[in-house]
Amino acid sequence: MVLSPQLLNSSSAAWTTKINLEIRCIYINICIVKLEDAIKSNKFKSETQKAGLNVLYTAWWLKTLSVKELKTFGITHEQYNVLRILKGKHPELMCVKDIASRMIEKSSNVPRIVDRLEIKKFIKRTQGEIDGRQTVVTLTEKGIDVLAKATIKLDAISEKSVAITNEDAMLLNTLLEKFRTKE
Amino acid sequence: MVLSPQLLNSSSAAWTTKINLEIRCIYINICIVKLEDAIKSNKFKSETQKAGLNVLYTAWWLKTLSVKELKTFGITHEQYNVLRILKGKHPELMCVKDIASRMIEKSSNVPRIVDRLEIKKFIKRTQGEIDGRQTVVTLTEKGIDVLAKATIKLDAISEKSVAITNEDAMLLNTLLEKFRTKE
DNA sequence: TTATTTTATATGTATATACATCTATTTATG
DNA sequence: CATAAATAGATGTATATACATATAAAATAA
Repeated sequence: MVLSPQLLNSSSAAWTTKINLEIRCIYINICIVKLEDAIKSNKFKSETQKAGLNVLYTAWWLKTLSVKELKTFGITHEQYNVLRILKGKHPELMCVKDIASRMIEKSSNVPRIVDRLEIKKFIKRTQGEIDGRQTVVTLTEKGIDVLAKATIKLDAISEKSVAITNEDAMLLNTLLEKFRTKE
Repeated sequence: MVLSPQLLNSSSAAWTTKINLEIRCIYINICIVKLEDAIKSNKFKSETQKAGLNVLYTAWWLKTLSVKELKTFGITHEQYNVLRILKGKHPELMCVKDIASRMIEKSSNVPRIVDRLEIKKFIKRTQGEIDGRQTVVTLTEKGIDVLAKATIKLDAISEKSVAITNEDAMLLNTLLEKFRTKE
């Protein structure tokens, strides 16, 4: 829409509506801020209920940011998490259970995530020597490489998109822990 | 494990270890508090990075609580969300796109969630009269009923499990909005 | 030592996410 | 009006979640 002199001098109601829509559009493109706007609702039972929805929405928002980046590396969010966990112990071997206990989403099906990482040659998997029930996993050079590159990209995205200060982040961490704690 | 007098009088290292494990177990059952314990990691690049992981973990924790409850009603978390959204406009009809725009997870595949709700007779679906492309949806009596019962149960769970005060919840909401906003 | 129980992992199923593509309408344009 | 473009939703695919069940190895008990 072009703001021609004729249009700017006009005073019709239709014109006003058009301008408002335009402003709203710019606002959405820069940053969706309010939960109310994100889920088109402002009827919350309590601040606590709203906080719950806000946590869920923020998690989705954050996950979506990284999913888009990781796609360029051919890995999913969960596959990235497993690579990151393996890196923490590298070059030590880790068993599947150990990886699972470090996952953010505890219900993740680690054996199958490991399946896919093995197909892409990002990890190597062997049967445990000490405990024959275990499957032990370690990063390959290719895995270390893709993890490093993806991590640089994700850090940049986080730097660009997450605007919170260090003090606010500390406070947020405290509040999230309070949120999860009864008594 | 029974704390017999003999055991209490014992001073072996093995005994000490056993008691520690027991205490740890009780602690986990009551409340997993710290992110460091939940994901067995305390190496964070920054408070902001930790906050990101903390948001993701808290969202998983919260979702898991409700998923367990909703299972007793035969619905999933996402199906519940669609029912809740429909309730907000009831008895008005809502089209699929309208529902999608109110979902917390924007990448939800609403047509397929609606499929499953229709099979269970919780919603009724018809083709739009004004716009033939639209599929319009409304709650059935059965849907209203299951939503009401599930909501009561979820509110009780939230009351029991989420310990944050009203003031802290308000602050948390502000911080999450800050987290999502770049300038 | 053998049988039982537990543990580590794999596998199966229903549903969801994330996204691409297809189809039927509707709206816009020549 | 006819054709092109846009829109709403359906459908397909790979991967994930959430959970149940199966299998094999290890630990424990009888």
